[in-house]
Amino acid sequence: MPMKLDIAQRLSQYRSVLYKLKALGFVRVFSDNLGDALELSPALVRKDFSLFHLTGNKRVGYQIDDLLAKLNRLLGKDKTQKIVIVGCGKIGQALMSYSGFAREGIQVVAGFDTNPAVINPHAPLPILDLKEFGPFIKREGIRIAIMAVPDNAAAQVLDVLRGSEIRGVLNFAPVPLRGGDHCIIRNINIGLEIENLFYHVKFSGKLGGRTP
Amino acid sequence: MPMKLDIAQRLSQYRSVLYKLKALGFVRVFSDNLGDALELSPALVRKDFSLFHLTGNKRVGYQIDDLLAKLNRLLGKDKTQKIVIVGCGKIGQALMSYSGFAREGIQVVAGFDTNPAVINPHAPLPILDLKEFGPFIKREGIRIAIMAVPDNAAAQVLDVLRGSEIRGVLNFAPVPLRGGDHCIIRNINIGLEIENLFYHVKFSGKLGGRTP
DNA sequence: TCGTTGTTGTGAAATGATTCACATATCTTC
DNA sequence: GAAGATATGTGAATCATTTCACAACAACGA
Ligand SMILES: NC(=O)c1ccc[n+]([C@@H]2O[C@H](COP(=O)([O-])OP(=O)(O)OC[C@H]3O[C@@H](n4cnc5c(N)ncnc54)[C@H](O)[C@@H]3O)[C@@H](O)[C@H]2O)c1
Ligand SMILES: NC(=O)c1ccc[n+]([C@@H]2O[C@H](COP(=O)([O-])OP(=O)(O)OC[C@H]3O[C@@H](n4cnc5c(N)ncnc54)[C@H](O)[C@@H]3O)[C@@H](O)[C@H]2O)c1
Repeated sequence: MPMKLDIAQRLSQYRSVLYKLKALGFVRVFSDNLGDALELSPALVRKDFSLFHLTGNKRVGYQIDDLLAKLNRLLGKDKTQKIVIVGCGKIGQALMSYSGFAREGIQVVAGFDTNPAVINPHAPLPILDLKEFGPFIKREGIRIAIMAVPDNAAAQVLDVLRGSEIRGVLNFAPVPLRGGDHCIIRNINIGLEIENLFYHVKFSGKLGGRTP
Repeated sequence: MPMKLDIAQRLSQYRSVLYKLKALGFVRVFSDNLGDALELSPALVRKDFSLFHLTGNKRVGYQIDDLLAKLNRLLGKDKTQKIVIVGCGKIGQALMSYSGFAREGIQVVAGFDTNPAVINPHAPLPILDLKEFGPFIKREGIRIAIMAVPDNAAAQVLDVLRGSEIRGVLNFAPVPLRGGDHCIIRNINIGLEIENLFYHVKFSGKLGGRTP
């Protein structure tokens, strides 16, 4: 049960599958190929594409290169996506040194922390004092931040982010935060995912028996 | 935009909010309280509850203790949830030492790896050779594993897990894996989440302009 | 050239999720 | 102990998403 994705997530998946097919030497692809690869109906693939004016040709399918170019533009993958990481502890540092981001066109520009023992502005990948957050973000034109601070600091740090030009936050603290009008928050809650796995394993497939 | 949750995830959230309310001294709660806290309509809260026979009383709402007892049972939180971690690198070790799990009633019982430099069966939290996986899982009655191995090992390691009593896997490798009949897989793909944030920030709120 | 085949693009239909709305039950007050 | 106020529980209505189904069209083979 591969967890229902929304349309934006599906676009990313199409992109990822298309790269694999391309690496395999494919030049064109049909909606069923993509459907098979992602366990979606071909009709949904076509509907998604049509919503974003990603067109193919009847009988001949979609040109992979063309589709990728359009998807990359749509997803902002045509330029490097710059982010910062706030909270450079265990998770934060793992992310700062994660090589997988580069492959995805994501560049971690800096880390931020309040602990002087961690701050190191002259490292190749600098860790700066959170005090410098606002001006830095503005100067560098950053819009997205990852937040990996302790649970009890999360709300307060979020206020700092919301007071800056940041428009999207990926939050690792297991506390439900609210972004307000102009700041989107996405929460990663690993404990909750595990809880959820237990639940789904318990009711393998079918929903809890209803008693009328 | 707090990312649409499914019903199982909402149950976890109700639970979490109920604990907070209880800590604040509340004894009863109304569907609107929960709705407000989680940005859901009160009607949805009641529908969810009714689907699982979580009942309250008209005019008087729901008894928090009662609700929590039932939710805990439903979510398997009435006993410790044991898991193992396969792949004890940066992410794996961060998770192994994460204190937040204990607070959620989740216990990491062991780690598994193939690198002899990492294996350490006598540590307080042992890291075992992956070869011992099947028997260990069976002996300990584990059903859920976190997988944090390199991308190119993921498929192969998943085969090991699928050949065991494991029924649910939380996968950190950014490769779409398929669990088959009796093994549920949930993927955490941080790069994809970031990509997604960029997308949503780009189209703040409204969907891409359709041209008829 | 012309039929045959196979795939897109998209309205219409089906399914699924959420909200509405209200009958029904419980508390509170007089 | 009746009247009023308030919340639940749920069938019906609404809204969103997905699938169906097919006309339109491009490629291919004869
Ligand atoms: N470690 C895990 O495996 C794990 C798993 C799931 C969730 N989480 C969550 O991720 C978050 C971070 O976890 P961690 O294990 O990396 O914690 P950590 O304690 O290792 O690191 C937290 C970092 O944040 C910094 N910090 C503290 N207050 C700050 C502030 N006000 N502003 C900026 N930085 C501040 C600290 O100096 C530290 O460097 C926590 O909310 C935790 O619950 C962690
Ligand atoms: N580090 C991050 O911040 C980060 C972020 C997002 C996703 N990920 C993903 O998480 C996964 C793990 O990342 P990491 O940074 O912890 O990697 P890592 O290289 O630090 O750790 C991987 C561990 O897996 C072990 N391993 C290798 N092959 C194995 C096998 N066949 N069986 C069992 N164990 C094996 C290695 O010995 C190592 O200990 C990767 O797929 C990565 O793409 C990591």
